[in-house]
Amino acid sequence: MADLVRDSKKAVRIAYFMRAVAHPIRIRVLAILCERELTVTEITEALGVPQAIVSQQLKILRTRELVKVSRRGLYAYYSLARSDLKKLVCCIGKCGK
Amino acid sequence: MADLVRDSKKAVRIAYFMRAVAHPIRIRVLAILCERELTVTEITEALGVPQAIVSQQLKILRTRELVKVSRRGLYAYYSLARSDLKKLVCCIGKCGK
DNA sequence: TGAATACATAGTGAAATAACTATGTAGCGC
DNA sequence: GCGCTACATAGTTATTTCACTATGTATTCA
Repeated sequence: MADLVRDSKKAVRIAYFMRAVAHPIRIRVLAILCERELTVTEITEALGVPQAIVSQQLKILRTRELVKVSRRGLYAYYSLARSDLKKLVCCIGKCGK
Repeated sequence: MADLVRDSKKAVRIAYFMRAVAHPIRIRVLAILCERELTVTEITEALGVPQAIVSQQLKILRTRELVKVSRRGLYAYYSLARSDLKKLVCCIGKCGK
């Protein structure tokens, strides 16, 4: 908290990380993955968003290492890649007025 | 958390709010304001960033109602406008690896 | 009133991020 | 091999966000 003020490198890192979260679809993906591991199709249906868009957003989350994939057979199972994400999503959720 | 999944309007609101936070300078401003009310000059010196940039970022934070100003004499005193911001900044800070 | 201090805004161009459509690939069952 | 399902990627255009420079406004004090 105080170190964030002094350490501009850390601020850059965190801002980059936060930008991955600060998107309507990506937040919802993270929120649903807080509950359990899901396939792309399951996520797509839960959110009611075109599959290509979901895959696109998942790629961003993957690239920034917020989620990870496990490919088994025909399916790609997505889950959170960081344990601190649950707390963060929970905290962010409370900011919705 | 679970409602974030269903409620896409809420996700949009929160994402918009989070985008205001997800910026290196703005995060640092919020972090420093967690401690106390400060003038623009004090913030500028603490961060080591040009004053115009700081004012610019403060305007964004003001517009989105994350901070508020109190003008007294020659000075503009900035402080957090929401009580939940402290917790959020604290939580975010922990995500810095 | 005029100069100095503190802060705000305008204007500009570059770069990042957006949504959307179309198409590609990989594994499985027949 | 063929077709189906599940998922990934490419390509395009629009919008947002960025940093930066220059300039403007308001208050105080001599």
